[in-house]
Amino acid sequence: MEISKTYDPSQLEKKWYAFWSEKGYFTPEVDKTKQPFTVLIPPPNVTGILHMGHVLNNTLQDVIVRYHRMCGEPALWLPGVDHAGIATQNVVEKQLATEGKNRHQIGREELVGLIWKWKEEKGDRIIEQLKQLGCSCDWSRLRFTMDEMLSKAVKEVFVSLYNDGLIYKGKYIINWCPRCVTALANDEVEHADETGKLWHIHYPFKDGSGKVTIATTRPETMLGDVAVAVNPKDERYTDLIGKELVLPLTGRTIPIIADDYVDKEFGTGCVKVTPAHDPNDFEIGNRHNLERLLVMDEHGIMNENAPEQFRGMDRYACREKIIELLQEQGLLHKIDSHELAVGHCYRCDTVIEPYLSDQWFVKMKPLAEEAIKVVESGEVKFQPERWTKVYMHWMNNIRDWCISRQIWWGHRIPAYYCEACGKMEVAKEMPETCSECGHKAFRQDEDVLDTWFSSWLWPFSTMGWPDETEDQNYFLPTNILITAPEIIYLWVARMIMSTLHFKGMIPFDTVLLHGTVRDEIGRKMSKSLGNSPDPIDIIETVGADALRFSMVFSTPKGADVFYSDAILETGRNFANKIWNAYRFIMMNAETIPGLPKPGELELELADKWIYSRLNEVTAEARAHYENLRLNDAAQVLFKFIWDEFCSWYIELSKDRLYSGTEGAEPNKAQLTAKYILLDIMQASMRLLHPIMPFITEELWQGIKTHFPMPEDSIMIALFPTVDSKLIDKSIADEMAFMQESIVAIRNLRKQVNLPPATEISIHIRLAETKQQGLFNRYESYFRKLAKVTELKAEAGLLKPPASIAAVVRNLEIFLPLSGLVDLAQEKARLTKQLEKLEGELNGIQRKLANENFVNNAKPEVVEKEKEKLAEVNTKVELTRSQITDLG
RNA sequence: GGGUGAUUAGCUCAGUUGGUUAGAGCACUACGUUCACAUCGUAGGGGUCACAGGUUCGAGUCCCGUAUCACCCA
Repeated sequence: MEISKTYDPSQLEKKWYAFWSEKGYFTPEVDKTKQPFTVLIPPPNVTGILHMGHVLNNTLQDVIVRYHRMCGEPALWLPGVDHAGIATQNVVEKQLATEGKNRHQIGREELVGLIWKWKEEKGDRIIEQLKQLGCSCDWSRLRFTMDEMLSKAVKEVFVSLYNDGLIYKGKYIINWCPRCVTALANDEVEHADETGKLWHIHYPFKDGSGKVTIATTRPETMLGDVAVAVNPKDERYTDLIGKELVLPLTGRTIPIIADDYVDKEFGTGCVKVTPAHDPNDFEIGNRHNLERLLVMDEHGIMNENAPEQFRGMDRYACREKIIELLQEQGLLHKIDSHELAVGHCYRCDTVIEPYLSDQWFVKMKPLAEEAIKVVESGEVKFQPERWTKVYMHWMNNIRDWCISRQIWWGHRIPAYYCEACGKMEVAKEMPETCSECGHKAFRQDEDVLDTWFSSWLWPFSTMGWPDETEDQNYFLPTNILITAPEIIYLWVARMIMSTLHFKGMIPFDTVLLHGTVRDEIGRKMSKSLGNSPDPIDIIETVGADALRFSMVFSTPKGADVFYSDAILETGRNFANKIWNAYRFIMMNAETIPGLPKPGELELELADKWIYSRLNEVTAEARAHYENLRLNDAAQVLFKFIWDEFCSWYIELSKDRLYSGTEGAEPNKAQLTAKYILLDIMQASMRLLHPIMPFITEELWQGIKTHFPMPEDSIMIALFPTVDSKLIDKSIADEMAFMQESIVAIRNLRKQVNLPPATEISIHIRLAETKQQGLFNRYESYFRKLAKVTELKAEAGLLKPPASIAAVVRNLEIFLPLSGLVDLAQEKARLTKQLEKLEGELNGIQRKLANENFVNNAKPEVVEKEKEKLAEVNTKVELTRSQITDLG
C-alpha cells in the first residue's frame, strides 16, 4: 500500500464523519447502571455562520465529550440552534426590501411563513459546519427553540410565572432600537466610548429675572422636558427651587425641582428632566409625580407632542435644528466636548433610544435567591473561579428582565385581550369566553418574547419538559456547560434560575468559561472589522484536526486566544509529523510479517523506557482532560509523540527493524520493535483522539490491520488506562543518562562543525564500574544517534591527545580530533561552562549554609539540595581539571 | 465613576497549593536532503518575570502601592 508523503485531510475527514454517523456513535445508549455524561451546546444563532469563537467553543466541548465517551460513559452532547428573533427577522426583511416590500405590506402571517421557509432552506448551515469541525453531537436530538416541543415549554413557563406574579406588564423606560423597532434587554445594548458634545443651554425664568443654564448631551430631548432639577444641597441654586422656567422653543412652563440624584459637579449642576426619554429622569419623574412627555415615535422621529416645526424630523436632524435655533436666539451658552458611553443595538449598531413604552417583565429577585445559593454552596462551580464574583455581583443587583420584543418572529406572548371589554387573560391557548363580559372574541398580544426567554429553558425544554421524559430523568442535571463569559448574565445565570424554579435542580455543576478569540493585535474578531478568517477555509486547507489542535494547544484554560496563521502551523505540522511516523511504522510492519504475543517480546532499555513514559503520559493526559486543562493535555501529548516517540524511540527502533536477513524469517528483535511501534502508536492515537478525531481514526484503523484491536472505531475505543507497574524510575534514569550523553556528543560535534554524516570515535572516562555494562550494551544507540562508530568507555581512561571534552553527570566524554584542537576556543567554551556551574554551586552552598533554610524548609527540599550539591560539585571538578589539562 | 483581569524571550503565551539558575510554539543563528517526515533533523543564541516596597530561610508565584493596557457594569 502506498502512503502519501504528506498528510491530506480533505477526503479523510468526510469519510470518517460519515462512518461515525452511520454507526450511530453520536447517540448514547441509555444504560441505567452507568452515570451519563451530558453537555448542552450553547445554541448558535440560526442565521449564524461558523466563526472562530464557535470553533473554540465547540472544539472544547467536543474534546471533553469525546474523552468521556472513550471512558465508557454514555455521553450526550445535545445540539440545537436558537431562532434569534431580531437577527433572523432582519435577514428576511432585507430580502423583502430588495423586492421593494416591507413587512407591514405583507403582514405578520406571511412574514413568519417566509422566515420559516428561510429557516428550512438555509437554517442548517451552521450545523453542517459543526460537522465539518468534527463535533460529535447527537444529531438525532437536534433542537430548535421554535420547535413545537420547546414552544410548549415557553408557554407553560410564561403562564406559570404570570400566575405566580413573577411576570407583569408595565410602562417603563426601556432600551429601544429605532431601526429594529423593538425593545432591547440591557445586555443586548453594547456600550461604546465616544467623544460627544455637552451643550450648555440657557433656560430663562418665566418672570424675566434671568436664567439657569443646563448641560445636556442630547438637546433634542429638551422638547420633552418637564422640569429642571438641582441638588438640594447645591447652595448655588437653593433659592431657585420652585421657580418657573420657560422651556425654549416650546413656550411651555416648567418648574425647578430639587432631587438628590443631581450631581453638583457635572455640567452646570442643573439637569433638564425628560422622564419619557431617559431612565434616570424617569425615576426623578416618578419621585416628583411629573408628566411623561413622549416626543418621539418608535422610529426615532419627532411626534405630535413636539412643536410643529420639528414634527416628522429624525432625532438627529431635530438636534441640529434645535442647536441652530437656540444659537439664533442666543440661548446656546457653549459647547464642550464630552466623553460618554453610547449604547448601540447589538444587532444593527444603531444608537439606542431610551424610550417609554408598555412592556412585559420578569421579576428576577425571587428567582435569583436560589440561584445565588447554589453557587455559594459550590453546587454550581465556575471555572476559572473568578467568574463567580462576576455572577454574584450581577445576581445581587439583579433587575427585572424586559422580555417583550416588538417583532414578529418568535414566541408570541400568550396574553389575550377581550375584543369587547379589553380584559386580559394569560393562558396557554386563546380563551373561548371572556370571564368578565362573556364575549367570545379575543386578540392576542402583538409582541413576541425575547429569544433568551426560550434559551433560558434550554436544559429541560430540550429534553421534553413539561412532559415527563426519560431523558430528563437520565441526563439532568448535565455535567458541564462550556461557553463565553459574555453570556453569564444573558444565559448562564438565567438557566440556573429557571432550572431551579421549574425542575428543582441545578442545570449543570460546572461552567467552564473560555476566552475570546482575538486577532494578532488583540482585537476581538468581528464581522465588521473583517479580521476573522473563515474557519471553513482553514478546515479545507489544513484540516479540522490541525485547526482544533492549534486552538486547544494555544488556549490556556479561561484565557483569550490570539489567533494567527502562525498558530495554525503548529497543528498542521503536528498532523504531518504523526502521519509520517505512521507511514514509517506501516512500511516496516508490512515488510516484517507476523506479530509476537506480548510474552514473547525481548525488551531492551528503550522499550521499557517508552512504555514507562507512555504510562506516565497517560496519567498526565487523563488528569488534564479531567481538570479541563486541555492545552496542557495537548502540550503533553505533542511532546511525547514528537520529542520522545519520534525523535528517540523510532530512531532507536531502526537498527532492530533492519536487523533481519533478506528472505529469512523475521527475528525476535525485529518483531519486538514492530510490536512496540504499533502498540505505542495506537495508544498515542487514543490519547490524542479527543483533540484530533479524524487523523487518529484514520491511523488507528490502519494500525489495526497489523495490530488487532477489538473495537470498530477509535471513537468508542477505551481511553488508555495507566499501568503503574510499567512506570519505572530507574529505567527512566538510565535512559536519561544515555540521552544526556548522546546530546553532549552531538554538542561536541557541533563545536568543531562536523557534518552530521561524519563518523567519529568517542572515549568516555567512566566513574563507576556499573556504568560499563550500560555503555557497552547500548553502544548501538550512540552509533545510531551520534554517528559514533567507535565507543571506548572505561574507568581510568586517559584523555586522548588533541581532543575536546564534555562532562555528563560524573563522566568525561572526549572527542578525539584528527587535526589540531583550537586550544583557545576550547578553553573559552569550557570556562563559560565552568562559570555557569560555579554560579549554580554557589547558590546551593549558600542555601545549605543558611541555618534557617536547613531548619525551616521541608526535609525533602533540603535533601534534594544536598544531592544537587554533590552532582554539581563533581561536574565543577571535572570541568576544572579539563581546563587545567588544556594547559 | 465602580468592578474584574493582564503585564514573563523579538512575537503569542504557559508556569495548579511559594522550593532546580523560568518553559512552549513561532521567529532567529549554524550545519544538514542516510531510505517516516524540509509541514523535517541536529545543535545553539535570546528573559534583572512592568516598576517600587513588604512578608518569608526562600517570591514569576503571597501582600501593599504605582504605571500601562484590556474587558465588564453604571
